[in-house]
Amino acid sequence: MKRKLGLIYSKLYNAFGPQHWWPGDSSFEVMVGAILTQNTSWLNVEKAIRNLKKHKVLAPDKLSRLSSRKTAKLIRPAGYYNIKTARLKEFLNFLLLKYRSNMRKMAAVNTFRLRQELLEVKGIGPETADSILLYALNKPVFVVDAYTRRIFYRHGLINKEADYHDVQNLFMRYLKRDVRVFNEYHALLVRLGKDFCLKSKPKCVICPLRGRDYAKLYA
DNA sequence: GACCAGGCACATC
DNA sequence: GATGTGCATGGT
Repeated sequence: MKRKLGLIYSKLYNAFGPQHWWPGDSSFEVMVGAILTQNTSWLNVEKAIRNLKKHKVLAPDKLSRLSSRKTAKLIRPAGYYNIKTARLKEFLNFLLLKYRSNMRKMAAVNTFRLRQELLEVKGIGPETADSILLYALNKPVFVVDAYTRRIFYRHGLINKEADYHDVQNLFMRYLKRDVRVFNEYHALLVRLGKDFCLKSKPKCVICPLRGRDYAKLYA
């Protein structure tokens, strides 16, 4: 399995190149993006983040002071704007109370403990927590998402029942705990996942299937 | 006009 | 513990 994971990584990297994740100018921006992108296309999240920047409220203290109504209005393009406003507020509250909104202080905490803390915040589940740990705080944690599961299941590498942590353990057990690799690997899987729908793609990047057989794999 | 997107919490059985 | 449902916009 270790060899297989390495091989898939090489194939993805050779096919797509570096993905430069996570796009964002600050740790805080990445954290906000992680919450906003829940079940939402990144394109819509970008619009929401642009709004926050335009109104100069993309900072913990500013966003904390912004009313829910106003916050919801700004993040509207990202969808689920009421629920995400509440989730942002919960997260900001956590940031302020536990770390005085100091990212460095946060990054200094033991990864496992920090993960537990994040999961206790209402609105932050495993993927959002791990995205924050890996992409905002550079912690060696592998992020699993719907694409990862779908790709690995369809290539027969995991079974249908495998849950988030089963899949995460697979990567964490067999890969070197390297932030750069974890970062790139997940980004590449998302990239491949997005290619699913492109019927024009003649062949799979990570397996020998082509043409109709390839289309069937992703049907 | 249907279908989907880088989830999560909560209700119900 | 498993399964279903609400949340909402914008692109294809």
